[in-house]
Amino acid sequence: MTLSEEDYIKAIYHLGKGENTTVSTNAVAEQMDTKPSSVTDMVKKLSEKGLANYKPYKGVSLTEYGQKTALSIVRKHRLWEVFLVEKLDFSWDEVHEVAEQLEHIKSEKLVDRLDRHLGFPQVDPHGDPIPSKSGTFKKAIKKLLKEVPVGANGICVGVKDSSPPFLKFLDKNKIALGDSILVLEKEEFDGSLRIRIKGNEVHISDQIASNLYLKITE
Amino acid sequence: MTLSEEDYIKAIYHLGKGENTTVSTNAVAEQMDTKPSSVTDMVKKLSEKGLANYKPYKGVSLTEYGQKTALSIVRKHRLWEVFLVEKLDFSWDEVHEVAEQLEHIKSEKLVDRLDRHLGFPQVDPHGDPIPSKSGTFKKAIKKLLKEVPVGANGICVGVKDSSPPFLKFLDKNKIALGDSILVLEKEEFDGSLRIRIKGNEVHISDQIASNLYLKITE
DNA sequence: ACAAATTTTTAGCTTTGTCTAAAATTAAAT
DNA sequence: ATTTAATTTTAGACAAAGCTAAAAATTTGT
Repeated sequence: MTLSEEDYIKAIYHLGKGENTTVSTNAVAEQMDTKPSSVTDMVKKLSEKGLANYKPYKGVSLTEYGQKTALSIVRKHRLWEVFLVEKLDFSWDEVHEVAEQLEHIKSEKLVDRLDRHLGFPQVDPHGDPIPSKSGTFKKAIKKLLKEVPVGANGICVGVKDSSPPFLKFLDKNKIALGDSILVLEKEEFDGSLRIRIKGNEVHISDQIASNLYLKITE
Repeated sequence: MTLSEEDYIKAIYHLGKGENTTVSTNAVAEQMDTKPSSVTDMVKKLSEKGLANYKPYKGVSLTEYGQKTALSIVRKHRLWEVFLVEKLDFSWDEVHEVAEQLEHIKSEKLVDRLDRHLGFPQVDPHGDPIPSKSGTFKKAIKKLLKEVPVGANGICVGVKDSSPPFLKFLDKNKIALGDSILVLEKEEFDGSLRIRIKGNEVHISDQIASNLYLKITE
């Protein structure tokens, strides 16, 4: 499997949002920053190799085998992202480019050992789940902190209100994108929350909880 | 710089044994497991790019720039080898293939952080020195343990006598290839040594010391 | 339903890195 | 020193992956 083939498999996988959806040639071309004619050539090849289902003019989807391949690449990508953040102190927003390269390294032993070295992490620094060796994983969804049930934990991935005062508030309370948050308790009366973040327990008002997105895996 | 170019640079570097020696087209072809005609094509390209000096029929050598490039690749290769052995518990003889892939990952930050994560190691698991970021390093030489001066340390890289009794002896005394050995004291009288290996102090007879190769950096 | 717009494919060309076979150069041998 | 042997280069071809421009199929608008 060439590097380029792997990139196409991944693109088709991501465009199909993990479901086995048929995606258009144009969509793949845009995602890959290449031309539709190049995509046609490549999906023909993937199809011949049994990785994709392709009908001219009808788009492309992954076969079972293609799906497995995609999951293996995603697994590697996300494990390397964890490595970069946890072991090499990269920040969560600078790991993607490097992981994009590392995901192509071919060594099953390396991946297994890396997984173990990292303590078998369930999610990457962006809150996205890491497929198991056999390719299973829980889907992640993005929710307002307010909607996250007590006991669940997730990773802070975005804000609804991006006004300076709100961002400043987050900064002051040391809440940053990429932080892992565990919901400890919900106060029925005013909708405020008690959460654990970076080892500290913090109180969060309903208003804040309504403007912070977490990614959680169910 | 493409992957293939990097491989050629590295081959020329290694054939020249780190010295800036001119090497033959045939030698490069053999090392790279490719054909001489392919080598000719590539060294022309490297020459145009300022990485190599090439005169038809006269062989090829690296320019200053080519040398720096080679050292940067060697540095990455050896740091990854240390990582695989120290952090992922690979054995010293199975790291080469994987490091061969990892050495091509492009990210200066990654290499620097990896170096730090590993505690700025001086040698790889085979006892070969790791070039610094600026490309300097001490040469390694292979010596019989017997010849290693007191106070020096090196890595066990081979045996002179490979008879079963000798190998069995090493095994029993938990001396294995890849082990780091520090020479603590030399007994003038019988030529026996006191060494430190894997945290333990061990006594080694002259006969053993005459049949064990260490790689040391001076 | 049919013309227009959009999407997708085909055909042909380019680059990179490789190969084979033949020609050219250098080295070796008598 | 001249022939033979070995090495190296050139010329021409090929596969992978991409591109452009033109043709074909599909979708859309009325």
